[in-house]
Amino acid sequence: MERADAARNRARILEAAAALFAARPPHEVTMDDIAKAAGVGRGTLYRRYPDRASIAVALLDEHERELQERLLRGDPPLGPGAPPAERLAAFYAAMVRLLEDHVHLVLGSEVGRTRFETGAYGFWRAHVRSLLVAAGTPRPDALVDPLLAPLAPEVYSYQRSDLGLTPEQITEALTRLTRVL
Amino acid sequence: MERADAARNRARILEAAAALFAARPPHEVTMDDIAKAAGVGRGTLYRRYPDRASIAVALLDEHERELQERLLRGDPPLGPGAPPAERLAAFYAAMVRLLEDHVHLVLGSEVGRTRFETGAYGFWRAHVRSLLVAAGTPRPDALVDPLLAPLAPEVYSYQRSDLGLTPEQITEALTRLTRVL
DNA sequence: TCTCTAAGCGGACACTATGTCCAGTTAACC
DNA sequence: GGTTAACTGGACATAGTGTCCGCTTAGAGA
Repeated sequence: MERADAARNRARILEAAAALFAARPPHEVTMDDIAKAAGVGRGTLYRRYPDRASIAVALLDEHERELQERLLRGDPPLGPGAPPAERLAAFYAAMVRLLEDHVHLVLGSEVGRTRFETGAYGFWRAHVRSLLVAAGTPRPDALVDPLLAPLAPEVYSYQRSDLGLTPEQITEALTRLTRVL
Repeated sequence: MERADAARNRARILEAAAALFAARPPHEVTMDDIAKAAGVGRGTLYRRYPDRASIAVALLDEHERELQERLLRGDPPLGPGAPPAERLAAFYAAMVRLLEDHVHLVLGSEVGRTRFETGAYGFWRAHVRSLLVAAGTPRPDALVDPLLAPLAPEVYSYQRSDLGLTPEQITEALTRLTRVL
């Protein structure tokens, strides 16, 4: 079990990191910045979090778990009970909301390839795959990742910030993707 | 116009970089490696290419331009003449081939967000958008990037290397995406 | 309350990569 | 052959990473 000072420092680190990630692009936040802002030494920081990504993951964890819970046991159309295409659309809408609220964190935790290595991606993948199977889609395995690709944080932030699209417009477009089921 | 020694060094740099990118993941190739392998100094390297990405772009350029030419003026279904959905499928197939041959270069040139800043992305985007318009798809702007997202090099290499999918399986899945038109 | 010890702490250090700079070199035009 | 502007390459300054280790302290047991 965790010592009191350790717990205090963990909280400080997460709080400081959240503030920094909110203030500027995550790749511009250094481990040193976080340590300084949290008032702890480098060694203390590295003891728990070997890199920026693991801190962002820790910060995201709570929100992602809540959504995962709703996918598994929540009300339809997000949870079980609705037709697969509707559930997929609801999933897209929920992910857009998650991205809207926390893109900076997702960008911090998933840089390029690492996206696929996070536990969360595995969960989203399994969920969408099960929807494809439920819809009777043939050869679902090659279709899952293309359907998840538009949810990459880089794509979302490009559509939002560079193109100026609204979350609603993005959700609507993703809903049209569910036609492939 | 370029001096003879400058041209010789440019050729050396590109050749050396191509070999290094083929041999290991691009982010493990340092500018120093490239300079050493090409037998030139750091200053010479940086004079022309400010970073890894610009070298990879230069190496890719030729292949991408050829595909762009075929999209604009080639035979259908890739070029003009075929129905939009078929042209999109042909585009997907061509991009899969391009990725299959040069993922390592695309991975080198496009890290996360920078993907959207390259000239090539703008071209692919304009092309797919025009197909959506030709198909009479309403509000095409929000749909373009989701349709291009599966072609991100990270997604492709995940499907190929981690999932073990074949280029044919990937192409087939992308073809099914054209149903949204 | 005191002692003991293992967990925790934090800053110094070594290392790696980046990007710049400038004194010397050389191609190419006259 | 002389002149000049472009080119060269390595030294340097900078910045970030990750590790290491002597010191500190929380908290359990006597």
